[in-house]
Amino acid sequence: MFKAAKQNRIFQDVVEQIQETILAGKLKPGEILPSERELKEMLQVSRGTLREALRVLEQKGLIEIKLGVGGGAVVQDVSYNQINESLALLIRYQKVSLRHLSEFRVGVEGRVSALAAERATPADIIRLKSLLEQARQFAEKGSDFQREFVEVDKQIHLALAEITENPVYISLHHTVHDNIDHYYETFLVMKQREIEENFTDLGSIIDAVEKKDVDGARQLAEAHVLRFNHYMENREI
Amino acid sequence: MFKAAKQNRIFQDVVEQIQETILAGKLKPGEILPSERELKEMLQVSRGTLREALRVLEQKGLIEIKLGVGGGAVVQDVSYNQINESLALLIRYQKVSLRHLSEFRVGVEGRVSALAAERATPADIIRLKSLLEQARQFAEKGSDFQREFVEVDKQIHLALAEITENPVYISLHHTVHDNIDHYYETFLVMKQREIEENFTDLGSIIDAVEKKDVDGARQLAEAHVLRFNHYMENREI
DNA sequence: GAATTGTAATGGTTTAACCATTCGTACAAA
DNA sequence: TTTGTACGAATGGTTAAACCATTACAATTC
Repeated sequence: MFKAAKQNRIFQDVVEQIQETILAGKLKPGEILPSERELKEMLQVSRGTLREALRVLEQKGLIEIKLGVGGGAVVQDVSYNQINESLALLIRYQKVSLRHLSEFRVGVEGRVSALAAERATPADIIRLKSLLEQARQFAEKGSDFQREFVEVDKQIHLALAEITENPVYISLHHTVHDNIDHYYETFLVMKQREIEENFTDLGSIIDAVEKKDVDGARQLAEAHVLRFNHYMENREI
Repeated sequence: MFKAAKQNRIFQDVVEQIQETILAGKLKPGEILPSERELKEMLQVSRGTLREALRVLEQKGLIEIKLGVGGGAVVQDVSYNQINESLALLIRYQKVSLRHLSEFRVGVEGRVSALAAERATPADIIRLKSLLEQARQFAEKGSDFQREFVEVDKQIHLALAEITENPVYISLHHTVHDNIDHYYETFLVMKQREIEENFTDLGSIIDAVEKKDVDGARQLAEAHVLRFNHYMENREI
């Protein structure tokens, strides 16, 4: 019901004041806070205390510090970066394994494709087909172009997420890939046949999206990611 | 390809050293770091710089500071808390709306229920049925016990997430609810009939899980959450 | 034995000074 | 006119020493 009542630390009050000012829109991304020496006067705290508050705000991703004349604390646009870092920590702490993350991705991509099938506009379909054409070209060039193929594959999944118009899915796409791509690049070596299978998958998914086949899109996407995961697992020692 | 090469700030080096020590398991949750005055000697930095580093580690959720004799920086177990805070920021920044989060929850609960249907053991089923019995009792007591009913509803969804044995889903359950419950409590007023509908939903889902009806569990769970969301939206002004 | 008091260790805060980086400007050189 | 250089000022980065507030624990008192 209640959160633990903690001791009031001055720097926390400073954090709150500046954070609220930013979130209220009184300070917009790109704008620069007053210098530390000015701020400490305004807030009536020592510079050390103020700097501790700035470290917290920096870690939260709300500001970034620039050095030199005209420098200072620049207000940032919040993004998925902080969530990524938190997730990366969970992985490093071995609370979450690659297998867990991959399994989660299966469900997400399935749902994203289903929503995309519901919502895709003709313009979306054109974009998807253009990306698919790029994928086809890399697939034909053989396994030397695996990296490029996987890159386009990723762009297609991002495009699908964008079609949902739900920022949670878009953020999640970046978060998952920021934390999973390293493994793909290290362990994933696809044979020509596997690349072609993947290309066929992508074509089927986009086909289902175009036909507004919601259930088909979901099932195909799930199978697609599942297959991708299996390539990985077979390579794992 | 490359990340922006930033200036080396001493406190960042300190953060890294301590973080690596923790992540490597050399410092376990509950253990206490040396005092600030000892640490500053060991690391050969000033106390101010060290404290800036501690603020960052604290914000990352890796340590918590305790006051007084025997106090100090206590190593924490990483949890979903930081991800929650990041998501809360995104919501406050209006990058993510309640509608987006609710829609996301539909997909997650659907997938969780499907996985649970695949994996539930007899013991899991017993636990689910016991929770369902609690829900039944609150449902029968009428809308005065809506709060209690919703609480059990939440526990059932958590139980399903735990059955998947995938920590991503378990964390996500907490993250979503930490950020969404406030709205439920503020806006959600259910009629007796709605509570009963919800109870029926839960029974059907658990039924499907018991029968290992993967697809049925998914569809029922999606519909269940969707209905829940509609109660909300109809109350929104 | 229980309550009170004292003490020492710990984090929290302040102050003042100096260093390092950066940007603009003035000025010299080509 | 353009280019390069030197310098000054403003900014964040770091250090040092001191003092305050909180806490655990031991000593003392009743």
